[in-house]
Amino acid sequence: MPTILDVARQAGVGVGTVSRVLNDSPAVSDATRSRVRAVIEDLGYRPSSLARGLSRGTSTAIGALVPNVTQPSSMERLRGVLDTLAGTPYDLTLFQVDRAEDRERRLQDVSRPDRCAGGLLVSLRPSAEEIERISGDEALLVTVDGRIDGVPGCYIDNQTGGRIATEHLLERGHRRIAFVGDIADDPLGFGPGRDRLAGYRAALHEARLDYCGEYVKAAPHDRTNAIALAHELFTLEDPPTAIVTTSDIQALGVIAGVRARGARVPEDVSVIGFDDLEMASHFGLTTVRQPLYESGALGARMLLALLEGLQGEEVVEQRRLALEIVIRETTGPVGRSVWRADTRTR
Amino acid sequence: MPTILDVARQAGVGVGTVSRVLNDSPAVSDATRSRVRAVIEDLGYRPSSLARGLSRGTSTAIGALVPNVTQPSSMERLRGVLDTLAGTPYDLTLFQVDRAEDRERRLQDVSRPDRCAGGLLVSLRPSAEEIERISGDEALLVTVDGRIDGVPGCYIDNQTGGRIATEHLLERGHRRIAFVGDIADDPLGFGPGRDRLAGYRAALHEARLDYCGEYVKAAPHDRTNAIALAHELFTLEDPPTAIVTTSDIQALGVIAGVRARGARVPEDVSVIGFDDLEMASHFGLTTVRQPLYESGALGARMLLALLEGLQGEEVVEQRRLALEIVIRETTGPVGRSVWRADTRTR
DNA sequence: CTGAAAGCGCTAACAC
DNA sequence: GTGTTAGCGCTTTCAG
Repeated sequence: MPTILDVARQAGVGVGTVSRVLNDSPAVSDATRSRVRAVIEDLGYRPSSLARGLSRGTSTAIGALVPNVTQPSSMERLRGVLDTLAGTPYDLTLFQVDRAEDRERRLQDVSRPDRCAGGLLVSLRPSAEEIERISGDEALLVTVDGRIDGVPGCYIDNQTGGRIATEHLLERGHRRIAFVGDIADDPLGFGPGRDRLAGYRAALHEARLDYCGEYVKAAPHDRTNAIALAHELFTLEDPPTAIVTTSDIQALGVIAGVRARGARVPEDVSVIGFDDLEMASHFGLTTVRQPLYESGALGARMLLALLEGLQGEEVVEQRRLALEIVIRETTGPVGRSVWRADTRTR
Repeated sequence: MPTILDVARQAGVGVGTVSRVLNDSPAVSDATRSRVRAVIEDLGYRPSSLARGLSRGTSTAIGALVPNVTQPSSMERLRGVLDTLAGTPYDLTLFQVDRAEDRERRLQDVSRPDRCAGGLLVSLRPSAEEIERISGDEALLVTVDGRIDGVPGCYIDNQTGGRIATEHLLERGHRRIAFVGDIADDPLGFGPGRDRLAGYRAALHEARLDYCGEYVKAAPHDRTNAIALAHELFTLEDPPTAIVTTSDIQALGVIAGVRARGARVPEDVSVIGFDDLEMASHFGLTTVRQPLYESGALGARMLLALLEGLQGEEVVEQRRLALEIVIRETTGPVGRSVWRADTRTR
């Protein structure tokens, strides 16, 4: 592999000049520049990112900390990141953060300039203190789907999300509305699920409906669990006529559970999802859409801006992304619930 | 951030000694070793991967070239890679290879020691010549789901896969068996779809059945397209009673298409998938299982071995992973096809 | 505008 | 066993 020295020699200039050409320094005559360029082309020279990194003091990688890499919603976000990074000199390094132990170490990794030029915190919400402690404040971090004090990034208003979903059901006359959430949320109880639950409660409250603990279920995010929760809900004295869920995956599971009991969706039970994954449209699922791909793309752009802005500036911006309800075929007006009595005989 | 020099000074030794401790060289006295370790711990020192890389001449990243990052099967493979890499000093860098133009550039990237220590070619099958031309032979490459001359890795026998699926249907008495494939395969017509089609044809041939071109459809891999193909198949003079597909996603799409026409699965039409994604079990889909997660894990282990083996050795092993049919509820014996006449009146 | 030279932090060869 | 030193390939002063 040719080095910068080879290029310099061949072009009859010093390495400094080649470096300037490489970095688009204006302080090079056009003649020299094109001569050097020709040699670069000729030799097929590409600067060593390792050497460049060491010299500049920072890696050329952008690290993404992602929990549940396997989840479709995360992937969709990553796709946004990948597409945005495609034209830049940055590579995407993936850090899986499945267990709590990983988090601190990965946060360290991503904060070290020799490992990553910057980091994307995807659907992760460490406390501002934790970040301060682990990353110091020189690390360039941006959240994707998360809001952390002092950290720029984008997020959604999960409480509003829960509210939108619930209100949609309320408007269709439902009064017995259940909530199926995700227990895998932050051990501390922070997390999207908690906020969406709050939105659900707020909506109920405004509709002058009592909050009923029995209507609120949660389990690790997974179709199978969702099916089980649906069954639980329908062994209640007064089963719900509508169900708010925390994700499309859950919603689809709940629907499967409902149907397994012989009930129809939406005639007997309405179900609403969250995310609007591609599959949601295929299944005609009513859901609260959040901009997944866009969140990744935006986060990457913000980080890029920070990186360009040479270590900082005060572009510490937190942007809220809009939520939007997508009404399809799994929600409808509350029915006569003929079904209810039937299932109870079971 | 402390450097190796800080550690050396504080421990009262030379940098060489610290380096030896760092790299577990046996040529260090226990006393010195523990003293150095203590200082390292004390200072919270972590070697710069950039400096180490430059000095050693190779990056600490492993690059994965992945087409369709967004596809569940790819993600499942990556999860295997990620889990395997978790305990090692290697990071995973993701390269998206969606368009053909990307491929050459990404192959170059991953072959440069300053970018990646090694590369994983996921579901990609460049020719041996292309690899030779672009990567030279010093690059450490391993395939995951692919078979390339001279490149170690793991693969599945797609032809057998197509055959297994078809024979399963044949055994259940089906004679009019269609094939729904993926057109997004390699422009050159190499790719899993082609091989599976060959397996399908071979199975038909052995059963002394004529191959019928009308029964073979293909479209870009996507649920919507699969639905459309299903409709195409059922506007034929003699619609099939069973359908072999190239993936679970397609199979589910085909099933949706079939049901949309008022036919039942498996009573009227049997459908078989490929992959055995998590969702397959949820939908009771009969499918040909391929070890997705394992392929990634194995590929990563092979690459790691190559990396350990200090640049090479002749461990150029290609391992075939076993396929297995998973029989669930979307395939059954050929029926009386009551439905056939019905739909035709449509 | 351009060349020379001093690092960036680490590894590895070479002495002692 | 351990210290010293010469790179690894690039960026960035500092002269000129």
